[in-house]
Amino acid sequence: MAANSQFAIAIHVLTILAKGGDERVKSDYIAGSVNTNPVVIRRLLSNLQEANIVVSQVGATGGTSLAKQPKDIYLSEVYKALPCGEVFALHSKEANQDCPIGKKMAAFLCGLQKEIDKSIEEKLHQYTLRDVIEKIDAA
Amino acid sequence: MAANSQFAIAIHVLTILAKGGDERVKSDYIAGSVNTNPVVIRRLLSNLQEANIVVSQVGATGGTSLAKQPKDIYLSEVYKALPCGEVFALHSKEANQDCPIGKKMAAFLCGLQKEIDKSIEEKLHQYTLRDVIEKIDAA
DNA sequence: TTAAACTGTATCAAAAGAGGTTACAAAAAG
DNA sequence: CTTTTTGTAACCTCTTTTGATACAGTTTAA
Repeated sequence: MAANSQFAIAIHVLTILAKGGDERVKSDYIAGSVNTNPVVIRRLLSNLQEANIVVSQVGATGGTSLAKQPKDIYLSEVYKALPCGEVFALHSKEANQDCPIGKKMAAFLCGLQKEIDKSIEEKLHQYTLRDVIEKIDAA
Repeated sequence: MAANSQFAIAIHVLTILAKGGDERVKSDYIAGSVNTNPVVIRRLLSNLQEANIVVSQVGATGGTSLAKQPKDIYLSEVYKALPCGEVFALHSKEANQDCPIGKKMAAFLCGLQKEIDKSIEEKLHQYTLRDVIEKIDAA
């Protein structure tokens, strides 16, 4: 599998949009900075738009801009907006149900997975896009 | 096969070993409960052995048992012992270095990745294998 | 009203990772 | 020696992600 880099790209994209202010930035331009195909960017922006993080405009002079201030965009929102997988996957094949341990394992692991996901979200909730920009600028 | 399920399988395997007490459990038996191939299990056990979580013995009458008490095996150790990927991947292609944002993005994302990983480890450090067994038994 | 410039998607090809299998060397026990 | 089992290497396949092409629909402006 190719590892999922959507979150990383999203942060990059949002930083570019923040720098653009109210201007509508084109997917072509963003793709240039991220070094990928415009369609990849538009697919991502589509997810971010559903989550009300960005607003896109079709047509000539179209493009995308932030739906709100950088200080109001939490990285946790971005994380949740994307179809990123879980930290660890459950086993694709179901465990042997004749084994007393196997039988109860899936439920337990699923609960642990949710707990971890929650702690990732809590961590990401500590940062907003503004914090990201400040760190980038300071570097 | 989706994302990496090694952590999930590891928890399952360790639970089986704990139930086995001091007895050496064979990879064939474990594979039966997890419902996978013995080689997959041996590969995993090899990682856990390097981290001093289990001890394997080759030869006839060989097998694997825990290297220490369930109460002394933290899930964080297990997580660190395995080559699980990061929560999100960096972009495979390097960002455009002519773009002032792209230039600084990788370093920032890498730092964020480490922070998240740390908070996952902290979360997992709250549980030991004994806790897992108790939850499984209670279910 | 036509042309140009975009976004939004569908679809397909390519790349990479994970798990499953087979095969076999090395080790221990009897 | 023979049997049993771990440790690995090598290879195949399946799945997911990314990249690429194509095109319909929308908006602006000449």
